[in-house]
Amino acid sequence: MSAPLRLRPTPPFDFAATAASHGWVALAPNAWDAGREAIERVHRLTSRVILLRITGGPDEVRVELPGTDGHPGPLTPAERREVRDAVAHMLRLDEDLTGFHALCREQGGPWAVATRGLGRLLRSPTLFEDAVKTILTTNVQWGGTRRMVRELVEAFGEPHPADDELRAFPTPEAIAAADPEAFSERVGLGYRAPYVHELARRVAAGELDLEGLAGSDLPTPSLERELRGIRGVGPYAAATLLMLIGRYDVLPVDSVFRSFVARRHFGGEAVPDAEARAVYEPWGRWRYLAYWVDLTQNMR
DNA sequence: TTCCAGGGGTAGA
DNA sequence: TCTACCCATGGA
Repeated sequence: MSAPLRLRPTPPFDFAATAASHGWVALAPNAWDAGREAIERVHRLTSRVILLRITGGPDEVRVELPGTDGHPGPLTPAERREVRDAVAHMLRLDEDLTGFHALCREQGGPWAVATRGLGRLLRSPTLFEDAVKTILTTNVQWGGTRRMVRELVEAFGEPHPADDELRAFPTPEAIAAADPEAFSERVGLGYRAPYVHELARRVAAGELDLEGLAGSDLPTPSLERELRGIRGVGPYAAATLLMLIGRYDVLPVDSVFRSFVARRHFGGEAVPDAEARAVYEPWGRWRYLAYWVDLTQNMR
């Protein structure tokens, strides 16, 4: 096993809370190793597929590369940089949530918990992976999302050189290489299959620069418009993708949001979406994080 | 068997 | 902009 990589998060940081933040850790090719309290991920570098084991505490994140039958050999300096960049992106190590935590401190009470490092919601190394996964959360229960992502990874992900069972998240090219009908037959995505295939095709063809979008400084409404241009991405999915990009001003109004807000803030009575949204209006650009902290602290 | 999920596309107003 | 209606799939 190569020497572990060590990364320094911007405090406050809570590794376990970040890993468990919104279910993404349970979607292939990620997995939670409860015994080690580690995120395991089959990860595709530019040149090869490796296995990552990510652990962490308040001051440090460690990335180990568990060996499998001699793989991986030592990483090149460029590969070590790739790993660091990917993990830092996934855990949002550099993200500045000072403004959000200041508001939580002001609110006090149960919100004060968040100042200990809540708000870093786990994401994927690429917006392509996050966009596919987000489309696969729509109009389906969580178990269905997990199944669909797993099938996609098993069918189209590049295998680890020493273990065919370990597969990385598929590249846009790998998905686009299958014709749409064959793609639909190989993975049970239902009516979402054409959306995922078209997204992969556009990204592979260079028609859609998703990663550029993720790093752009466009105002949120423009960014939202661009995301809504992806077939399969509606209001909920766009809000989710904005969150994954690091924009928290738009709320993901879905069945979870509606039932939670009704239960927590309206005594269980269903209310119009506008009224439900208004609950988090005071949080301004931090609405999404406020909703998510409220939800995760009051799941019951 | 029926219902519906971490909704979205489309047509028609 | 808003409203019906349809959409594949599998778990509850």
